[in-house]
Amino acid sequence: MTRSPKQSRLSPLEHEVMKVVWERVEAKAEDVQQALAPRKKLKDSTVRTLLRRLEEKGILEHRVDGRTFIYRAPVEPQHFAASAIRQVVDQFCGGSVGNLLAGMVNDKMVTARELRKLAEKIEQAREAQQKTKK
Amino acid sequence: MTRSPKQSRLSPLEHEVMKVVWERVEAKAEDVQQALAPRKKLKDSTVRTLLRRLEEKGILEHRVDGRTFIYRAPVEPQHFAASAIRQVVDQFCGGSVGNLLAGMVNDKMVTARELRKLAEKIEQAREAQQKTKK
DNA sequence: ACTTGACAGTTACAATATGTAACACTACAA
DNA sequence: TTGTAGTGTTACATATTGTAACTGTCAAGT
Repeated sequence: MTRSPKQSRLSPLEHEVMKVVWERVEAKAEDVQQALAPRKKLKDSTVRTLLRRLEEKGILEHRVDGRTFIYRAPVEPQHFAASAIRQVVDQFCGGSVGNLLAGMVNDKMVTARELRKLAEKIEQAREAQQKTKK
Repeated sequence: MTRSPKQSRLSPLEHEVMKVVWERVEAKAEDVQQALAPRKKLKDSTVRTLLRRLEEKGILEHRVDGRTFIYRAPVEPQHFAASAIRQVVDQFCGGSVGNLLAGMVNDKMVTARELRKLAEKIEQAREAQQKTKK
């Protein structure tokens, strides 16, 4: 079973950090600091605290290279997103993915047509994958 | 344009309250208190504070009946959910709804097949609606 | 071997956000 | 006119977040 994050409520700043890590797959404190630098000037100690907290929450993990910590996210952003979505669905849509989708269409996040197209594409991709795998 | 909530980060307890209001469309403090009672014993003043805060955040609004405040959520839960989803999509899926859906399938929230079915159903519903409206 | 710099660990602290509620005020009903 | 139901105001402890200084350690250069 794919491990899912326990504590998925990230604070805004934590989000920023995660985005950096995800986008470059692996990152050390300095990378994060620099990536954030344009918008937020943070001391390295600050960044490392953030990183550590994220790791405590199980959202990041690190390996050691020499004496540098290299962080990476054990869960893909999509997976992470999905788990966030699940919460939303449970909490607002009576657990029904259908309701959610309907809501999204209502809200003009996607048109009904696009949605169907996407769904079809995904289904096809799945099927192809199945074949290969078997 | 449909109004969307500014501050969509609800605390767990606030969620509970919202669920009550949504599920019964309109609710006064006492209703909420009673609905929550089985799990959480809260003083009425506590509940009213919650309600007021929610209103400050623009997630609830009230009308007055006699001297009782009747709260209701100006936005449907689905709409609210959609806006939460939008955030998730932006933050984790590079703004792509497709990525999100793929992630959901990956995560087994829905099978690809179900997803397509749902999408089709929604599209059909839309079309029917269009016709009626015009 | 000694000094330094780079990096991690520990600890701190202010600002918010949350959960929880007492207390004060007001208008209606008896 | 006095309870009382219902609101408004204010408070406060805890948890979360943003931010960082300080401390320790090891490896590299001299």
